[in-house]
Amino acid sequence: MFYFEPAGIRIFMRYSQTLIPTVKEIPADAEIVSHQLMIRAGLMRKLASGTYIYLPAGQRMMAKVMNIVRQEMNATGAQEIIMPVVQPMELWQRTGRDIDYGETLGKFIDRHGRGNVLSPTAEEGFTYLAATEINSYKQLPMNLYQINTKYRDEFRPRFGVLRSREFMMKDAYSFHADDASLHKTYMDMYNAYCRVFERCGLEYVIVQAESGEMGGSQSHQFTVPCESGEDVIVYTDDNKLAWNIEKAPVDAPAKQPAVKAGKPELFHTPGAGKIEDVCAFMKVEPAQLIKTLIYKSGDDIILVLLRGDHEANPEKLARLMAGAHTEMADEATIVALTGAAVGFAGPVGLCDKAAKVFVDHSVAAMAVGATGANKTDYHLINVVPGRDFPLEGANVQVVDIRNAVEGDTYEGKKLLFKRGIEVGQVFKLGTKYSAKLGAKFLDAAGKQKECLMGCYGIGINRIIASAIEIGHDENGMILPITIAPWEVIVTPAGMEPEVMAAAEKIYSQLEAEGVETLLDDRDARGGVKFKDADLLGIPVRITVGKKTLAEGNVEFKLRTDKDRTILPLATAAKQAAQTVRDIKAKLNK
RNA sequence: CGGGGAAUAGCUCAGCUUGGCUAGAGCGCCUGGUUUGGGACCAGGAGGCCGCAGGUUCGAAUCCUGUUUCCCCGACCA
Repeated sequence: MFYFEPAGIRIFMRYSQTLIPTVKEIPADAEIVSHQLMIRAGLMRKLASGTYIYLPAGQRMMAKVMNIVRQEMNATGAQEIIMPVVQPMELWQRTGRDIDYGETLGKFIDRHGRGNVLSPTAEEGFTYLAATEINSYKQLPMNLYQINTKYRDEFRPRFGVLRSREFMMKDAYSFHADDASLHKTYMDMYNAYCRVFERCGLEYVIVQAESGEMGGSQSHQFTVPCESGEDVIVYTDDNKLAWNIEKAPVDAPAKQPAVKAGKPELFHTPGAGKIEDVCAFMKVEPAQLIKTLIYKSGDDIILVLLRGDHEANPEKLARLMAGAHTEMADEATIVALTGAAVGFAGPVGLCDKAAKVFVDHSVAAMAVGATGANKTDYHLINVVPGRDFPLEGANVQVVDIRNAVEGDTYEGKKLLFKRGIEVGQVFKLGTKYSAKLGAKFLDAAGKQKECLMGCYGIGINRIIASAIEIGHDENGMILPITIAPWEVIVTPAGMEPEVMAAAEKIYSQLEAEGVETLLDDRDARGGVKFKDADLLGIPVRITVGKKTLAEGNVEFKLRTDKDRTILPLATAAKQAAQTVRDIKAKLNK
C-alpha cells in the first residue's frame, strides 16, 4: 500500500526542546485509564471542565488521526471545506433545533444583539450551503465534509476527552437526487470508516443504531469495545447481529401457563410509589409487577405497560409513534388521569382513557401480576392481562418497547452485552433538513425536488482515547504506529560523547528515511528516559548504550515486546525504518 | 438540574474535629557536588493572600454565612 507523510508533521524533534510534561502521579480528577495516561504522558492539560489543551505530543496524535480521516474521505470523492464554528441562531431557528437541541446548545449574543450558536454539529450550515449552491441534478451527488471543533454545553463533562464540551469531529453531509445514490454514498462512507478505524489500529464493532430522525432512515454506529465505554452494545451469541441498546430487538417471551387467580383485590401499600417499596410490602419480585408509564403526545395520553424489572426504551416508543413527539407526563396530568398520586397508576380501568396503550410483550406473557390501583396508597393484586385489562383493541398494541436485558433472546439467539466507545456513526437523514432550509434541485424532467441527505461523523479525540483504553499496560500507552506521536524514539543511555554522537547519527539517518523520530537528548539517567518512552507508547525504541556501542551495536526494542535485539550501529537506522514501514503497511493495507 | 464530596506549593496530599509557635511532607523545580541501563544520592535554595467575599473572635487554613470552581452518583446526551 502507499506510504504517506502527514502534512505538517515534523519528523525531526529533540526531547529537550519539546514540551512533553510527563508526570509520575495519577492526576486526582482522572477516572479512566485513557484520561490518566493522556495527562501523565503529557499529551494534554485541562483548561476548564471538559476542555483540554493539546500539547505537542497530543497535537501530533490528533494531526495523524485527522490525516488518516482526510485521506480516506478524499479517496471516496468527498470534498473538504471549512464551516464557521459560530453560526447565526436564525439558521437554527429555521430547523427548530435551537429548541430541540436543548441546553446542550452553546449560545451567545453578540454586541449587535444577534443570537449565535456554537456549532455542536453542522447540518444547518451544510444544508444552507447546498440550498444556495446546488440547483441541478447534474451537481449531485455531492459529499462535503469538515474537520473542525465542535462545542456542546454538556451538563456533565466526564471521562476526559470521551465526553468533553469542546472536541474535534469530522462531519460529512451528502446530498442526493434519489435513494439509490444516497445508499451508495452511505455504503462508501461505511467502508471508508472501516478503513479509517483499521488504519488507526482499533478493534471495532459495527452496530445498527437508532437514527432518531424521521423518514425511512438507517444508521450504523462504529464502536470500540472497552469497559469504560458509555454505550451499551447488544449482540447475538453467534456474533452475526449487533445493535446499540436503543435499537436491540427482543423476542416475545413464552406465555406463562395460566393460573387460577381470583378477582383483582386492593392491597394497602402506603407510601410505596416505587417498585422496590411495593415489592417489599407484597414480598414479591419486581418481575411480578406491571408498571404503568404515562406519556403525553400533544393532548393525547399514551400508556406504556412494562414488567417491574424492565425499562422503557424511548427510541422504540418514538418509532411506534411514527416520530410524533412524546414526553413523560407531568405530575398534574397523572393525578388528573388516575385520580391518584404518582406511583399508583395501573392499567385496570385506565386503558379506555388513553389514545394509545403499548403493552410490552413480556407483560402480555404474564399469567398474573400486581399493578397500581389508581388509588393513592393502594395496589391491585391478582391482575390477569387480557382479563382485567385489554391486550387488543383499537388503541391497544402488544409490542417490543423495552430495553433488552441479560437473558433475552432474538430469533431464539441469546443476547450478549458489551460496553463500547462510539467513535463514528453514519446516518441516512432523508429530507428533514433540506425541506426546512430549501435545499432543492431540478431533476432531469425539470421538476423541483428536495435533496436526500446523509450525515457521517467521526470523533477524532475519541479515536485517541479508545486506542489508549485498549492499548496500555502498567508502564503507559501502547499505541498503533499510525497514530503514535512518534514512530521511533532514540534513547542514548548515558551522556558520553561517543554515545551521543552515535545517537545523533542514527537520528539523522532515520530522518533521511522519513521516519518520525524523537531524540531523547535530555541530560537524564537512562531509567528516566526509558520510563518516559514507555509512557508515551512510542512503538520502536533504539537504545544507544556504552557497552553495546563498544561492540559496534545498538539495541532495538518494540513497545509491544519484552525483549530487545542487538543491531549493528551501521545498519540499525535502515532496519528500524524498514520495520516501521512493515508495521505501518499492515495497518494501512 | 437533584444528591454527595472537594478547594492548602507546579503535582499528590497532611494540618481543620478541639482557633494560638515562622503552614508542612513526598514528587517536581533551581544551584553545587557525587552519579549515569528502568523514574539516583548528598548539601543548599526558590516557591503559598490556605478558592473568593463577608462575619464571629484579642487572634481564623481551622468556626459561621454567602459565592465561585472542580470531582463523583443520577437524570440528559454523540
